[in-house]
Amino acid sequence: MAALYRQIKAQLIADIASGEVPPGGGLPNETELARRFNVSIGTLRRAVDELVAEHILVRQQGRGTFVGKLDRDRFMFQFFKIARRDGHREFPQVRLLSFAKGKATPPEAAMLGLTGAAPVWRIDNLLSLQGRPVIHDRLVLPAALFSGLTRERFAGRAGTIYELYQTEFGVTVVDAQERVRADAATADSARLLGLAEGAPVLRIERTALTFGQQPAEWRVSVVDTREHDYVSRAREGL
Amino acid sequence: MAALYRQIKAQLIADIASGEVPPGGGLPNETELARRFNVSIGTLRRAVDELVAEHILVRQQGRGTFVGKLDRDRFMFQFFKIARRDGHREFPQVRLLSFAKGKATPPEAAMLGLTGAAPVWRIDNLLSLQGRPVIHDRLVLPAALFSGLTRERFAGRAGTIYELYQTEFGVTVVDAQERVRADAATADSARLLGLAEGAPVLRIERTALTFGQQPAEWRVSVVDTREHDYVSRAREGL
DNA sequence: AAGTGGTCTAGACCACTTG
DNA sequence: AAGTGGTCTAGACCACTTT
Repeated sequence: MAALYRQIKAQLIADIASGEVPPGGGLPNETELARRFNVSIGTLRRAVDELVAEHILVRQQGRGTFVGKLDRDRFMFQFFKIARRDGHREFPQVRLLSFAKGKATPPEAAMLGLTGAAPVWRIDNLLSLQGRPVIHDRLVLPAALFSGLTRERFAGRAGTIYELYQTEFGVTVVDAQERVRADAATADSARLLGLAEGAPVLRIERTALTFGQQPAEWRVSVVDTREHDYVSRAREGL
Repeated sequence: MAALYRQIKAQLIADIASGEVPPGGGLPNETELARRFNVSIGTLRRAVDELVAEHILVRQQGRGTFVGKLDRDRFMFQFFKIARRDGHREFPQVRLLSFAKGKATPPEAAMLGLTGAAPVWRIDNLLSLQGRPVIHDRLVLPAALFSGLTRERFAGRAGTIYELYQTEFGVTVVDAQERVRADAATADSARLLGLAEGAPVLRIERTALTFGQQPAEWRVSVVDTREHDYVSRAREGL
């Protein structure tokens, strides 16, 4: 028998995932929510506490509780881990290199939890920091989650890529697993990043997850780490 | 005016840092602690909740609350991020290569927050997974925090290195910042790891922190990522 | 002034571990 | 059976934001 506050939390997640409460939108106040769920305000708060810790909800004293938007600030804070050697961090400038539909290769299907050769979008981007290309990204998206995606909609997005997923397709990225290793630059990456072929580069494979641990994006980033680092912290939240 | 539960938390941290409550040792029960601090049990629990979230305390229902030991399980969970490509994780076998005292170089002093050429210990280890060397570690410790350290005490430790810091010197590592980049293997590292000189390797610089964000160790790890990855998660705790 | 989240209280009862 | 932490209640009052 699951704890009450876990059930409340699950219901809140369901309401967000279904789009009933839109990103950026406000929830009813806590007294009202507690009444609606028929629990004490302490129990309601405990459910919301966990969602705030997971950055899914954001509380603002005196204003209300809101669904966290995947805007630049949050993307930089939670998902973008590249920083200049001296610690400087900035939002990257993104240039679209290619956009195509295809069938998932076996490794792609494995990383995205797809069966067989399911349709996927493949998108290549070149990310620049201070005007110089530093990261070469290859995104692979399950087409089933992003039906109606076009090159124009992707390139014409207003905010971050994850914000596009969230507001246009109802796909909210809540977590990501990353595997990092050193690799020798391929001819392609070397050309894009201004490196010699075979030069050491960082290779990051990220699986972005939406609610229920469902994979929503598989991303391979090749990073020129001559001037930049991948930064991580043992204790992230809190 | 800080919140009450924050004050309780600070007091609990002080009691742990001073060694009044030893690692692995149990705290008084919650009713007793609440009485002692003159707060309600809810407030006391909130302070403990945060310390549990930070892995400093561990609760066991029906048994009590204990100071978290930096044993193998916790080290693997919180600080050791290298895993085999297939996901397999194991505790590394550590071989001591060298152990020496010296004066901090400027970069070392900067990373450890030391002034001038303060005395430091420098320790080199070779870490093996499944019997094959994979990681070359250089540890730099402020000698002021580890007075009485000897090669014998270091090499003769029973558990993990962080457990030695904790139980023998009262230095509890609670967090770490890591910067990761790709680099070309030096002649030394290449020889130790069985690589060609100049082969791409992962270079991890870790500053381990004790209470109050004080640096306790600076560690540079050179990793052969032909068969292994550095694994990270966007949402670590919870 | 009204409405929101933030802190704190003083209990009750449940779930789990140990003797 | 006794002792521990885990959940839940039904309030009170404080701090902050907006009108």
